[in-house]
Amino acid sequence: MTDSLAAASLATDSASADDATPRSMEAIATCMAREILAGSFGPGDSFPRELDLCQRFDASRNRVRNALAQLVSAGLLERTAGRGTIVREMSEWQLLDPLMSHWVSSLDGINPDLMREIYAFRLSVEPYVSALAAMKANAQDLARLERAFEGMVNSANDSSREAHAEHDVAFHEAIYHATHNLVWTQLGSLLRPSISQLIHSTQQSAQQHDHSHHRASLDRHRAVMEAIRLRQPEMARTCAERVLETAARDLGFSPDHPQLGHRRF
Amino acid sequence: MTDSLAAASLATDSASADDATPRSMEAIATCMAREILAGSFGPGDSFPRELDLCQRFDASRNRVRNALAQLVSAGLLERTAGRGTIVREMSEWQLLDPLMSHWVSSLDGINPDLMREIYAFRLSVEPYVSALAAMKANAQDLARLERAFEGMVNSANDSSREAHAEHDVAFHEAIYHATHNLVWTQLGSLLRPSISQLIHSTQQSAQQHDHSHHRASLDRHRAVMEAIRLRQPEMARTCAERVLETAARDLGFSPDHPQLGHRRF
DNA sequence: CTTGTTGAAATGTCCGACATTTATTAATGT
DNA sequence: ACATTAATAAATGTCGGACATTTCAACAAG
Repeated sequence: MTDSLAAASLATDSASADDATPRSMEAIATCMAREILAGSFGPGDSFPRELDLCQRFDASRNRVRNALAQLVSAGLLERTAGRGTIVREMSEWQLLDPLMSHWVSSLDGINPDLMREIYAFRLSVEPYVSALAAMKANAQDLARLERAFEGMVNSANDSSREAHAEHDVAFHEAIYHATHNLVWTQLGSLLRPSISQLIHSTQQSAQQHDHSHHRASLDRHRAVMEAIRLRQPEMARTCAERVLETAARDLGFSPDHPQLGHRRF
Repeated sequence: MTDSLAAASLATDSASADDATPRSMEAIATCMAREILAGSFGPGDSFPRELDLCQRFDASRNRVRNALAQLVSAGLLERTAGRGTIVREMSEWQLLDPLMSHWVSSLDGINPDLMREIYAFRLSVEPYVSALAAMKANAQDLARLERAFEGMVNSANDSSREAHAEHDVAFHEAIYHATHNLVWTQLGSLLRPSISQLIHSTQQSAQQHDHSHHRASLDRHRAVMEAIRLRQPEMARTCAERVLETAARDLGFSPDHPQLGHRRF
């Protein structure tokens, strides 16, 4: 795959009408990261040169270089003096880098393969984390869970999807937090954008206006919360599996991941 | 905690005799990261100014700024124009950032609290990953595991600790890889330095010259490998727990983490 | 055919100046 | 005397240009 099409979209000096040329360094980095995450470049493709990017974003070389440095630290790009900048293959992308996590959030046309990998990871990890939470959660953790859940219930009556998604994300993050381990908690924060995106995708799926379907979703979340409250790890695990599986079914990509979730061991 | 002592060690313009002043940008970043990871700064303490660091490392402001940018992206520092640079509290540190992972590897006097958190995470995650591996591993994965294990066995006869540690790390990494999920694999890579450090710490612990103890360790590793080969997730889980628990006991910080590992659910 | 040289092109580095934000201090008005 | 405002200092952020270094390709000499 040559860089022709990608270069065409990145190197064009005519700013697109809807999206003014990004000004801040972060905005430039996000813009470039999008191009790569969306799959505009193949592995090994050469990335536009610094000076071209300066022209494209109307920014100084310093800004562009700082932005590029972020993509490098996330494993998206590889730069070597004299040769230039090339796009690394997906297996080298640091999916757990906070930057990457941030970029994924602001992108809908994300690479499907990438999304599957992240989802498969969640599918395997979240039930287990729920079980851990059932063993470790204290009253404060339960309060946080309950607050998030109440938010979901209340925003269900209103038709405000945004608020509902917000509380849904908070609910999942609270589970990770309840493990009382720094690394698990941070993993939850890192996964937050992809959780958010999955929720939004699910919302856009057809059945959202189906009230019974929505109430069933709430019930599943409540079941997880109750299991954690009652210190029943296995129950929490099973209920969390159910939440995730349903979300997956709404999106259509569940059946080809039979690896886990169902078997008890 | 004031920054007096920390500033004293970082701002001193007399380079220490054993460690020549770092030249490359990465070396400067590593040096500064060490100071923070070792606990020389308290949360909220102010970090030396750019110009002071330039003098300390005999580097241009550009180099220092790039190095500082790395610490910022890892969550160690927070910089705001006009106010200066301050050290963030440990809960904000991005433990899963590849940079952080790299810094941890080159540091022995690491903050004990931090090491406990990371170890507790491994203690909870690695048995589960082993179970996943037992479900997903193919012949190639088994070959990699076997190669690493053979390396451990062979280097056991020689008294070459270094080679043994190398293969031990490879063994653990192969387990993560065998899940056939990008995120799990990357998590394994990220944990690699802390795994390596734990192994080295264990080796320095007294019983290393005890041959029977050493052979028992090999047997535990072999048991994990066999369980994965025979597609027995629960067995793999149990055996992996045993490996980790033993390592922990050798180091002395096992008993106060009763949260997981023992309970079956 | 191999080897060495030259040159272009890209990224890496340094420097100096200025912009911007923030906190402190001084000045001023009521 | 106190509160508000203005000036100042100090830190990080940004810019532009020059130069250094690395890499690759073309080319000439042996």
